Amino acid sequence: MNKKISIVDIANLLNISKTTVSFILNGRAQEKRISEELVQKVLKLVKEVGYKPNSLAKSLRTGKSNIIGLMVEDISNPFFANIARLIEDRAYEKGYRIIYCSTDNDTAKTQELIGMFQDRHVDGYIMAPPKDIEEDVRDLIKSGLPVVMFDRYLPNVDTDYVIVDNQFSTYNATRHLIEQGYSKIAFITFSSEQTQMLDRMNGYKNALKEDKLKPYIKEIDFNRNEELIKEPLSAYLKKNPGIDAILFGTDHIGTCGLKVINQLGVKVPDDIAIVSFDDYDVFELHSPSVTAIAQPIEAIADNIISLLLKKLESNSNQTTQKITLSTTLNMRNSSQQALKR
Amino acid sequence: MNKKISIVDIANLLNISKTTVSFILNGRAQEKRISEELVQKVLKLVKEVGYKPNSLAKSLRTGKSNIIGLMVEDISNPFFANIARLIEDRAYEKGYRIIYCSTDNDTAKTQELIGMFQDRHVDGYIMAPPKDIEEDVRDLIKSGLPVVMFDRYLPNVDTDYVIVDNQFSTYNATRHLIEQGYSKIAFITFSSEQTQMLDRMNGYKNALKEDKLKPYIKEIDFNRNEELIKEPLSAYLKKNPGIDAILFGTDHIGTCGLKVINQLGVKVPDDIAIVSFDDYDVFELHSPSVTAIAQPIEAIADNIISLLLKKLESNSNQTTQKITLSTTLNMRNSSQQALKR
DNA sequence: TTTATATTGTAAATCGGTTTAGTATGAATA
DNA sequence: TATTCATACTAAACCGATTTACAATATAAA
Repeated sequence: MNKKISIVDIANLLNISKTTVSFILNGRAQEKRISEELVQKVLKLVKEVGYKPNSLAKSLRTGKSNIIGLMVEDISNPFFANIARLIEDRAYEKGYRIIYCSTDNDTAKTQELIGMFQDRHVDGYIMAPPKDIEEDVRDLIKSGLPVVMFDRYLPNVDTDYVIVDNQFSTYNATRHLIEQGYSKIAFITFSSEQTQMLDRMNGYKNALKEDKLKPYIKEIDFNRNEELIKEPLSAYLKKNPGIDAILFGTDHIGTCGLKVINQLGVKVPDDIAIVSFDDYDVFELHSPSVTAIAQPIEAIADNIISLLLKKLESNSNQTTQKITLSTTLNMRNSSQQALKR
Repeated sequence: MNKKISIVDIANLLNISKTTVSFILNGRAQEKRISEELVQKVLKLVKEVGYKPNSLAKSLRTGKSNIIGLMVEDISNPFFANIARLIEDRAYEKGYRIIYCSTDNDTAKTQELIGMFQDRHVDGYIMAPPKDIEEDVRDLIKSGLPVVMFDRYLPNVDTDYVIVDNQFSTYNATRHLIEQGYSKIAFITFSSEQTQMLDRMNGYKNALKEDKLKPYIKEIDFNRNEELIKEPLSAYLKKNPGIDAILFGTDHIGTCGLKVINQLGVKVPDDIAIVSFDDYDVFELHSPSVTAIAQPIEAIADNIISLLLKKLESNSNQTTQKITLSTTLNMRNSSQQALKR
């Protein structure tokens, strides 16, 4: 329970002013013409006693915290967990720390979280924004804080963001299914107004339009209780037995979909072909392995953190950068065998 | 860019002292005999202008931060991501915030992270400790900070912890395999001195001993590069073709193992039976579905946060509590069909 | 008429740093 | 000799709260 040593203790031990110690520790010794001799003496003592500045006090005075606030939709979702992990690593190297939070796509919760982050004086924000958060984000930007979005963006707010080419991804996946001979292709997804979901929907529709195929769209409300996802999904498939292929809008609905399909005893890909957005072990290991649209997670994380660090390090208000990365369609058995056996 | 309003501003606006405002906002008005009239006036103004106390200043003065530091092995691992999520939710309800970090089981990194948490004045610690961290944890406890461990513990440090009954879990799973008629049962796991891994190993060995079966143990060094896990695993299986069942020590090595088995073209469960520790979608959806030892994630998270909150709220140094929860063996096809066809 | 006792509040110290505005000293210049 | 300048360092204000110790006034008791 020994009290922590403070900058005053250091100063007293050497019979100098704490100002001097502060200058030395902040690398301003030369600028402030502190003699090399004293600098060494201070540094030596600091190392010896293991003094570490209290960052609360520092932040209080400087207004900087070296903390980045990261708001994902749900940290237990592998996509977000992986991105978060990569961002954490990169930020750590640069001396920044991360506070994560899950928004659950809940606007009110997100507003509260932004409040908490402001409170903690985070230096920058990384977020996968929920809907109706435009005003709050604009306020952040107005107050000079860098904000980088990912996974989706707010069309009416001018910020940096990193997304993937959602529209082309689903277009491409749907065309792939069409070329394999499937014609009653369903798009099953969570109901959402978010840009990434709208784009995925458009890609699907556009691909069908080229061949004048009829769309089969099922939107399901998100719920953390899996049963409430599987139920309507199952009902939809039962009601539309003609469907011969499904494109799932996200990994989560994809895994739920697989469970339902297994329960119903439908055979993949003989009875039905499957493609899912996002690619994880589940899809690779499933038998038959599931064709999936893989997002370039490392590249996404790298770009996010680079954008943010650039803004943090040059406090100038540069123009915003909007980065769109491409995905990879990992073709596997679930959509490969031709229909006509 | 309007400057944030401070307690002094509030005081000035009402021509009173900031002391009074502070007392009112901290619910000490009665104790300090502030008139009900003034209390209402202050609360009204505070609400009107949306004043929020600067928590850095507050923490600096009080030494409390209302933040809990959570150190997991790897936030991108579903077990830890799920636990983290549940803890975050519970803590949030109680007014606490969480800072997570991944230790990678790296002692030096963990020490640094502890330093950063101390620096941020976190009020309590939740951790899945790496090895050789005993001294640092003892220091934390000595300085009066509550520490709760989970997933594993440090035998030589007296702290609260929440774990599962690892030894019985693998014992039980192995007995299950033996009862199904398998006799050359391998235990494939990460090499580790951590308690949970040692216990899992013991459970396996004890189960074999009862029938005097020969153990087949393969320990693989952890690496974030999956190929470096799959390679030795594959080599081991090729070198020991007699193995008719495998118990995997963790979910991660389990999924790697499934990939290898698929690559090698081995049939499950005809050629080989599979059981894995931890249960996730991958195992349920795999064909054939994989028998797995499921940890009670919600109960683990609930117990962790309850223990910590109890310590935080009563600053007395009660005796420590060590909680061991039981797992469930979810039996599925991969280990169900009898050997002798 | 004093003296105690509530009542209602406040001034100033404090937490641990950073930053601004100087000070003291000796050497160089006018 | 008086003035400037560079050198080496520091006192005090400040960030925004909490907390301790006390002040001013009115009322009740002695």
